[in-house]
Amino acid sequence: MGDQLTAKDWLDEGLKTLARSGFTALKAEPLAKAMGVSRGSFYWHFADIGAFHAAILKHWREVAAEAIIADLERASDDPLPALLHRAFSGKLALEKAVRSWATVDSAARAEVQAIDRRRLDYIESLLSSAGLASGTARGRAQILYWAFLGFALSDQALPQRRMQEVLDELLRFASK
Amino acid sequence: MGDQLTAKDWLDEGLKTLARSGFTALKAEPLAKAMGVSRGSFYWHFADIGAFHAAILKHWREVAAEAIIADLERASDDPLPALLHRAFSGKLALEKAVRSWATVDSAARAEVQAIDRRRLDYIESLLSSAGLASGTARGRAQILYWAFLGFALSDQALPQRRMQEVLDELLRFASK
DNA sequence: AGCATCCCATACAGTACTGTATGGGAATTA
DNA sequence: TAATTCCCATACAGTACTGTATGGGATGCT
Repeated sequence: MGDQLTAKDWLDEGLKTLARSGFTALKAEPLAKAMGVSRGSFYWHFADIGAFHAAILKHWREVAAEAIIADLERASDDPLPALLHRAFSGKLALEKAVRSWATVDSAARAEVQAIDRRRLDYIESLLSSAGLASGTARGRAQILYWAFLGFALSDQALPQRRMQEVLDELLRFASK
Repeated sequence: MGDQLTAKDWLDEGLKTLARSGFTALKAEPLAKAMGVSRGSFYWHFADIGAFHAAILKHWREVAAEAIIADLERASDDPLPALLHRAFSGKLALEKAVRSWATVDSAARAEVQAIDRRRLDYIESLLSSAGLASGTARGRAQILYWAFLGFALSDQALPQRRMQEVLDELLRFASK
């Protein structure tokens, strides 16, 4: 029961190599070799590479936004600091890879835009329910989310101390 | 004199297709076809594709940071608002393409990191000379630059009115 | 005019994929 | 047990590149 592969196995392996090697590595032959099988398995589970890519994007969406938001909502009664801390401390290789993919592929771009809107609306709702006027809530939510994206996509890891300073600045900007 | 090609012609065409179609389009044969010549020309001007990619990155660096900063320094006695306005209104397809490239290629990644440091130091110097303490200047410079990156890499164009609100928020955040 | 140099076309071999066709073993069901 | 379904290996043709080898036209120099 452990030797046969399922479509989910291919998708998991796909997300791993997407995070490690970028979207250019999402090809049937290298993936098959990495999993110890032949492309016969790949073309049984997926019609072609386009179908595999679409399935990868769908699989990513379920992880990228929904899980995190739902997790935060039930984990903390003060979601904004928890969200910032989590967003700015996570491993973001997958995020980077998908957004890089989105600059070339239109399907990936659509998926990224959908997730951007989802997250942005959520941040704005947090700021609004924290008491900010609707106009400033929208503007600052936009800036906060942009800052997260900039952090996620620039691969400079700040030292712990400076990161804490930046997070403090962000919280001050978000709350007052 | 207009029919023979020079290396700079290839680099200009390379930057154009990099902005339009991403780094995956930086290949000898399609570029040659787009320029109406054969790959014989390409392989005369460049040793191989790696050399061409390196030349493209070097050509980009001279445009991306140095020109803009020098331009701003002599164009305005109040550089920070001018910088923000310019940064958040420019055409950023090239920026996106190169950073996307950097997630896969290590040479592009090194170039991007160098430019990030260059721009970040410049923003921090602006905030410092505007009167902010060195600690907060560094933190806010980081946030401002992250916000720019997030804007540059997310392809949602804000309407004029909301963009102005966001820029006002950014200036307030940068100055107080 | 002769010669070298610059720039490019053409042709070839090699590489790394994609997609399909075919067959076969293993598990499931009848 | 027989048949079917599931999952995969192998083999083949096709595509889109890279890099090199060779030659040739145009231009400048002497």
